Amino acid sequence: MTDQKRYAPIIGKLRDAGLRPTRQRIALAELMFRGEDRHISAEMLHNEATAARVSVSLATVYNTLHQFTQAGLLREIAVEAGRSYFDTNTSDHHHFYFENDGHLEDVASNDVVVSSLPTPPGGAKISRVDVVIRVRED
Amino acid sequence: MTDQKRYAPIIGKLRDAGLRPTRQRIALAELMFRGEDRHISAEMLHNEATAARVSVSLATVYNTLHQFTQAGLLREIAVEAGRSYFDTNTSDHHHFYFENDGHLEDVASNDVVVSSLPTPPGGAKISRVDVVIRVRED
DNA sequence: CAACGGATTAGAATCGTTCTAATTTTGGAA
DNA sequence: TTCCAAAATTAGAACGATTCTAATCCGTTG
Repeated sequence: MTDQKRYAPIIGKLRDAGLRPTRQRIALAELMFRGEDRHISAEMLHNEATAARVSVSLATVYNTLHQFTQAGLLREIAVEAGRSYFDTNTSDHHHFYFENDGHLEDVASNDVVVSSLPTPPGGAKISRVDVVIRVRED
Repeated sequence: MTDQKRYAPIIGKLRDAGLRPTRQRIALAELMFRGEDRHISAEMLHNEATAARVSVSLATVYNTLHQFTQAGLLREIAVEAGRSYFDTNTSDHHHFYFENDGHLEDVASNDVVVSSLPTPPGGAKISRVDVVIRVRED
């Protein structure tokens, strides 16, 4: 199988988003989207790339995470000030946040039900509803 | 009215938390808790103190916000990576987050109903559930 | 295959926050 | 009151995450 074909799905998504399928973006996409859904920080991804002998600068990791987020391939999650996480699962779902070690886990999508949402003030439009269940393990 | 009496309620709360009622803590508490509920960052509070001719260092503002949070007088909110907000309303409620300008507003407490919460994995205990309704004004 | 513009990069810069070590203030004991 | 130990404050340095800069590189299109 050629690389052309092997990476065809992600290359298509990049093109759709107006992003050139560069060596770095393809490698980072491979690392993030293979296997199951993940919650990853810039530093974590950069370390993984290094471990996989993919040479990418930290600046490019940041650029790529933001571009993928804008393209709808990732979703940014804010649970603690000072560090951003990116979720490879962009479908509508919520999170457990483990206060002890700061890691995130998905909540099975039907296990949280938000009934009755308020109307935003001043004619604002809801763009997303985030539910974070903060938990502690003792 | 003497200052003793004027500041009696906040002084009592500080003492309950094992915090000495210093000039700085009393002044910051005055600024934060007078008027209605607020969502304030360290920098905002420091600017307000300066504007009110209260001399407090930024380090003390940070210390005070964290101590008040631990004492249950404030609640920390994480909505955007890189900046912490502190909510003077510690009762159970949720927030609108205005993506345009980054400000927060309370949701009337009964306007969001989270029915059916999941059981956390691994015997973890829920410490809090945060709902953030992200909105955009166009 | 030339060349235009987008992408990557190292390193500097910036931002919010925390730390450090010295000084000041507080509250209680004598 | 005065004194002391502990707590609190402070300026400034340090820090970690992120963004910026401006030079170089590489993809795409013609």
